[in-house]
Amino acid sequence: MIESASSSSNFLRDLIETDLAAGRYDRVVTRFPPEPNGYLHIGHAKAICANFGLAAQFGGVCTLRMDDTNPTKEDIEYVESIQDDIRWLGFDWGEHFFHAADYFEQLYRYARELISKDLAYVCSQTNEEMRRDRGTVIEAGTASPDRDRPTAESLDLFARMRAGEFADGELTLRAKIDMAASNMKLRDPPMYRIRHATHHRTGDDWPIYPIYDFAHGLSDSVEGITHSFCTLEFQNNRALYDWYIENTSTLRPRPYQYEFARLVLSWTLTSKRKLLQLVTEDHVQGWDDPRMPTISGLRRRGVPPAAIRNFCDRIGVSKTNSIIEMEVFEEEIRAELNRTAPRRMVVRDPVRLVLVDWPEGTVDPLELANHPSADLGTRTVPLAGQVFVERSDFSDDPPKGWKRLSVGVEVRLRGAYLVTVNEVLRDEDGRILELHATHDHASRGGDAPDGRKVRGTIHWVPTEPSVTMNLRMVDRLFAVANPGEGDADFLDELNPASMPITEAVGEGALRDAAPGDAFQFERIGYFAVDADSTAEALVFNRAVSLRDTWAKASTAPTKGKSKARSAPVVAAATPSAEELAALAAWTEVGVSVETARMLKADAALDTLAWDAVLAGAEAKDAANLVGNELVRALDGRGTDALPFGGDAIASLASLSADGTLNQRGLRAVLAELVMSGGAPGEIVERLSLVQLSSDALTPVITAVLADHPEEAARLAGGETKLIGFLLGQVMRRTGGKADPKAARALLMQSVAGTRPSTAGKAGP
RNA sequence: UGAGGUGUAGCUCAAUUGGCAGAGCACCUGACUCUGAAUCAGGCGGUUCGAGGUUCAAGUCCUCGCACCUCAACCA
Repeated sequence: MIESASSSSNFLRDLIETDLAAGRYDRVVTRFPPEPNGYLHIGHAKAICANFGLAAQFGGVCTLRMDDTNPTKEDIEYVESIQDDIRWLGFDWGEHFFHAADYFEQLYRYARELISKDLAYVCSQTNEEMRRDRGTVIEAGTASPDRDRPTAESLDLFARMRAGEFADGELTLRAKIDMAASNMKLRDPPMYRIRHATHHRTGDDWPIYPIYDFAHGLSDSVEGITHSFCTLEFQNNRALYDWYIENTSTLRPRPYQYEFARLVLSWTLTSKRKLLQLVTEDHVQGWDDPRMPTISGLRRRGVPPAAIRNFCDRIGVSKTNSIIEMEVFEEEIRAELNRTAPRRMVVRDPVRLVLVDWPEGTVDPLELANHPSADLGTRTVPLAGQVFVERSDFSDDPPKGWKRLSVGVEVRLRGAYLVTVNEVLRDEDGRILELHATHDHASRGGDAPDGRKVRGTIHWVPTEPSVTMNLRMVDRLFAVANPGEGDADFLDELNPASMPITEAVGEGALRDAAPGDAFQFERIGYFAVDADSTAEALVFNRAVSLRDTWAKASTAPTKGKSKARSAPVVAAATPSAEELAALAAWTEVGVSVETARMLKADAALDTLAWDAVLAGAEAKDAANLVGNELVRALDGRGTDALPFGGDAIASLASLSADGTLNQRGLRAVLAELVMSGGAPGEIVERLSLVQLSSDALTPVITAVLADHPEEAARLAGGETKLIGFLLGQVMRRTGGKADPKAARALLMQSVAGTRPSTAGKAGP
């Protein structure tokens, strides 16, 4: 099992840590639950890395479960490809390979349990009726006429459904929850439907099949899952997940579902439906076409599994819907291949270069390193006076900064000799036929004995021995950054040149390359041997190009900063004269409109604040305390039965006004008040919240200043923002009890005393 | 129009729970180089979605807005 570096942020990891620390679980069990109805793609890789990776990190297990509850879409072909892909990615489920179908009996029992508890019923509505009665997002649904069917009758009907007595669609089993729920998922969702279909695993044993929401959480429970991670679109389904688990006799501790954002990669698609369409309509050559974002496609293209894992680790896991730039993935592929891929030389558009002064009939067996840094050995590239070089590596009229061949310019043939072109042979159209060059025979290996510098190095291939090959220049499948966006048909956005094929000639060592082997073709890119390649007909797929800053510089698109920030400046709704009048009671005594509004919105709060004023508090203090701090302390709790009254608020206000309490102390008291009532004065005593005065603060400030001399100096130098940092340190050290105003004054005073310019004056 | 989510640098994410707004990638510059690659160093880049409020101090707390995503399959 491979553990990823786990450097990026991942809130799921934090979540597990918290659960483990709190003792909610004594081990971690996650699961990866694909539906076997398609091939895994790069988006799944994120989920695989999250589930398997996290389990491994915490010493737990991750199960692999085929979520096969819909026999009409699923197939054994997919089950096998899914396993292959996960294994190839580097993960191992051990003996924990399961199928939701393995739990059909158990799920059936849970369903009966729900019917027995009158929490489910057999419904005879048609598909259309059910849809119509579900209501809309703003209107409640209406109950099925079968909603109150007696338990015994539902039990009987359900048994007969299972026995195969009804036709497809005739009946369903529905959970009895709430037809008026604002969460549409809760409006009596179906649990079982009748499907007389052959299941890839259970054959014809079952004429009824459970639906995702019912099956999923309960399957998690059966497997002892602790953390069930899924994508954001299931957030509304969580209520159902919880409902089924809470209302059945499932294992405890129970699993909980958490959602994260699925991976969206620019320039590609990860919709199963659309990928399937690409395959079935022959827009690509299959699920493992090297242009496909499927795991098998990436594998065929030559992307190493480590690159995918590192990529998933780098992008992290969050709940923000986001689009990852394809460049990030490509960069991760380069990083991995750069480290591991042996180097070879291949020429795509060859021009013969003849060394006219090469000693007749001699062959130099040059040894070239397979990798610039890693120790991957060497291979022999024989040189006999004639080589192929790239046509594009020669220029008659070199631009500024040119580092390649040109008449009279000395250039290095990589790992071989320094050469200078003297003569260019052309046909009548001016096309170059051959380059004639001389070489420095003393520069064998690539360095001149006199140490002269040569700017350019180009790759080459001996004319003999060499091999010809086809290079599939795999590029982006789509021509636009966000295919299928808006009304666009994604098929219209396919890149017509997504995989041009070029012939090339390569060094002889390439003949023995086996399918899957990946190389860096120097100065060109990373290529892997295709699955269909043979020694007679070599085929390479480009896994990724090399970065090319030269090409970038020459085509330099004048890129303007598109500061297209659509910022609709919406002014805060100005209160009407009418509203202002209603608020006047508060605003007249100096309370802000916002706070006044807040109080007016809740009669209990308004009364409480006025009671506090009646009990002697300053109106503004009472309003702020209730309108801001109390609301915060309430944290969504109702204001109906507060265990304290206006007198408590008044007393709190005075405690704050007279300097007994600082803001933090005030909040602590308020929290206590909300929980269990009581008298503020007594709470302050009990929790010892009295803030620290100047005398008690002096030593603390001295210590803080001593511990942070650099920050102190910067503050002395005029960086006033450091006061926040240093004051924060003081607060931390005093457990939040320092009087911030006093502390601030003392801090400024001390710093001023250490200021170099005033040091003389400050002396005793 | 209901419910559930999400808004921090061009992109992806942090920010010790109220205390100096940072990192990686991208981009630019320089160094180095037998791959115009890699590597190394530096730099640019901020209305923390907006407007208010509370506080000594707000990305963080409160209020009101805005934008985007998901949900009305007997799919998952």
